[in-house]
Amino acid sequence: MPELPEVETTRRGIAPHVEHKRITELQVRQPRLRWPVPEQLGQWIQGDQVQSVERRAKYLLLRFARGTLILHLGMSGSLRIQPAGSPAGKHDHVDFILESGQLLRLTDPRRFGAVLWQENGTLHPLLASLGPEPLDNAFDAEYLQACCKGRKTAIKSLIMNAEVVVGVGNIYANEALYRAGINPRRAAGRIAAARLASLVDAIKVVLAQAIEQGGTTLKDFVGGDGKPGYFKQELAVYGRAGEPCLSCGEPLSEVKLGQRSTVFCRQCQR
DNA sequence: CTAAGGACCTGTCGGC
DNA sequence: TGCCGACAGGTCCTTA
Repeated sequence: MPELPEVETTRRGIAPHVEHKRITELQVRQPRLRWPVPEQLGQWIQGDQVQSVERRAKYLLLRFARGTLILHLGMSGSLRIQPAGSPAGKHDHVDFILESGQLLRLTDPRRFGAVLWQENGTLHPLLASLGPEPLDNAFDAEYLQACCKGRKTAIKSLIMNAEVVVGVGNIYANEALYRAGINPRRAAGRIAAARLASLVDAIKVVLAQAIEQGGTTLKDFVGGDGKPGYFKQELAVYGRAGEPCLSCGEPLSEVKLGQRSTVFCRQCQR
């Protein structure tokens, strides 16, 4: 589920149910996620109020008086608000029971997600070397040009590197490169400045649009019925290998790049 | 330092 | 129907 738009959608969905609410109890059924859930987490947050729900990159940050709860959804994670006492399924690993009579439940079949803690006054290593937010003004043409200078790595790998810019996952990397007319395998250092500028624009447009559409998915997602998916979204290339390019009609090509499926149009992307 | 590959884990889907 | 391999929205860590 979680590319940045889904994480932001999740944030918006849970925030009204969680902010300014006290955590009365923590239930960890499966502590073995990407990293172990800290054993003392319950002591640190029980009885304390969530002050705010923020997002940095694909991390959700729940601010408490003494520190920050860091949540990551990995490849298959989701967060839902449910009535307290709802029976837990096989992959419902962690419950945050709220004073409101609801609970915030982390479900994650593949367990690539994470539940971590950052004490006030410290910076968690995972958050230490993140690049700018893609929708932030700090992510602009000049910045991306500087990142690309002298780099031989494929442009797609570069924009998926969180030290360069956060939140660009496989789907939207494919989509943004298509929009910008850039071949995903092109060496980052060998792309003209003007084309990198349009790539910056494409990334912003694609993500902003997806966040807007995520709003539609939101109710299902958080409400707990429907599977979150991209069925509502207009993806030009992702998942369309072999189908005609929407612009020129040429069948879209697929290659592996850094183990990730990469779909593009040989005609339109150079 | 950069770049590429493996690793983590489960579920699903297509082919035989 | 059953089994097996390939693949899936992420990203850290190791290796070259």
